[in-house]
Amino acid sequence: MENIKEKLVKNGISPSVHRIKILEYLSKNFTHPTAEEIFHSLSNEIPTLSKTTVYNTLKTFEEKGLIRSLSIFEKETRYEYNLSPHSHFQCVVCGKIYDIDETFEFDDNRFVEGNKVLEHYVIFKGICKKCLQDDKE
Amino acid sequence: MENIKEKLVKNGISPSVHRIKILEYLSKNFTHPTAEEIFHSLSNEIPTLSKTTVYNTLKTFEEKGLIRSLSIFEKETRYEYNLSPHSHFQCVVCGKIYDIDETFEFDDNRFVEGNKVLEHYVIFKGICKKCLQDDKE
DNA sequence: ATCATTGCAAACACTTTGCATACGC
DNA sequence: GCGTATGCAAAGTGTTTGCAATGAT
Repeated sequence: MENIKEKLVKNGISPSVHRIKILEYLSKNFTHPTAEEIFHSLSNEIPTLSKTTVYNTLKTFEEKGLIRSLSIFEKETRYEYNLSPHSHFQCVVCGKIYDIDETFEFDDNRFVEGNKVLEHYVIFKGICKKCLQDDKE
Repeated sequence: MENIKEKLVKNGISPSVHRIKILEYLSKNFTHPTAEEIFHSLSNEIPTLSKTTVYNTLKTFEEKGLIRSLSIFEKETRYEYNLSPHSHFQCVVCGKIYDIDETFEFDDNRFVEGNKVLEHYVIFKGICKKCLQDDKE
């Protein structure tokens, strides 16, 4: 088993008990837990743990590149009228989401690793045409 | 131009002015607007419009299949420790998110329709192995 | 007159922030 | 003792809900 404490130190994070436990939890639970799940699961073991600490710690871990958050399109729900199959491109500079007409070869109603797929999303993140242009000027 | 009013009627939604304007807005703005953006853009034209109506209307449209919302992983942020390239499968029954080891052939740092891609996500939604099994019993 | 649509205000869920306390070295 | 980690409570967002007012037929 990899050494969680060492990993923290190596990444410039002082290895407090809370931080070790939280990172350990993430390293063992591949269910993509939420802050609430982490808090709830660890609060038996660490009764003094607060949700604020969970949030702060997760933010620190993410900033240092130890973990990744799967928020994809931030908190605000976005709506689209175009229902035909297409992909999405989100610009990390301007935040806009563009439709990408290229579709990617995957038929729904097939199985992936035993799971029945009903729909799929392909999302690109990067720098859009317009922001690349603006940058050159 | 397609007839927005007819489209509403055809889908069993009575075509109030607010509803026509909101659907019209979505049909012309492919930037995947948020409720806030729709509200803000239309409130000049319809000064009496309220945000509640925008939310209610969007919900109705989505239920009737006129539009789609791009929330992907709901509101709660989910975290992952596994940083190696992989895809995600979310079960629509139990809500769990599984890692899918199969990666899909797309090299980042390439361009898609003129936009520079830095990273990409592939997300499947469907019914997971376990829920399919439970269903059979 | 009846029924659906609208909108305010309050509630809600998730997350962040300010600041005082506690802890580790 | 000093500096950082922690945790409470409050504030901040985005969204939903309850209910009364308004509007359409």
